[in-house]
Amino acid sequence: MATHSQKDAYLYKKVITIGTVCELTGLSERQIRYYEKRKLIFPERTERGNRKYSFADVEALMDIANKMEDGMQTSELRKEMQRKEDKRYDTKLRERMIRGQLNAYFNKRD
Amino acid sequence: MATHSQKDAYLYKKVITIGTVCELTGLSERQIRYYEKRKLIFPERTERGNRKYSFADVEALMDIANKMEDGMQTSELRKEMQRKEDKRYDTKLRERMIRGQLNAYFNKRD
DNA sequence: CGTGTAAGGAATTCTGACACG
DNA sequence: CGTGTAAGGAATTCTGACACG
Repeated sequence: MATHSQKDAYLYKKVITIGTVCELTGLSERQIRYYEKRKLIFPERTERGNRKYSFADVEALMDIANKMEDGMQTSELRKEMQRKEDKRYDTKLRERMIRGQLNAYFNKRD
Repeated sequence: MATHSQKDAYLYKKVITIGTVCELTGLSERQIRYYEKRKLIFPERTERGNRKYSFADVEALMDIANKMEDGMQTSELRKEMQRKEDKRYDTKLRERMIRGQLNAYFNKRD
């Protein structure tokens, strides 16, 4: 993942088991697995198949929990996520284009 | 623990099970439990008794592993740790005394 | 739609001990 | 001293399903 810096190393490392995530978030295993099925979180798996979560996942789950309490549905949350991803992609693309323009102007290579 | 700042939150949070620590450090469960008995690391426990480690613990274990490879004994490692703790304490004490002197001079309260 | 639960199996972790050295 | 291992039990996690709504 080239999406985050070195400093965030521990934020994205998937090392937490589902039981601990339950304690951290107050959610049930059932809920956590369901949000995964609805593509709101993406834990990794051990060889055997046990889920492993990152602190970023825990933060995401707390956000999800709040919005679910407010009556939002998983499908809406999914769309919201998708929009944010699209925006991130747009920004990156725009930056790339500007860089390209500059390099062309100055006759450089990237 | 007032020993570390808010930014370190994820570094000191005890959320990792021993199996994951094994993968992260390359050490065996036996070794990790032994270093605990020798007071080199201090995992927390779940209600049931399962050990939980922090990323800081993992870093410490990697350091321990290196020094054990170099032939150092756990007793020496323990002393080394103790010395560092003492030094930290000295520093804090000195800071406190200086602050006290200044406050006295300016007739303030802390 | 979102979540609870009982079911059964497989992997995880724990402790205390024997072993070698 | 530091670490491997077999032993037996208890808790963890997994999946698919029935349930309610």
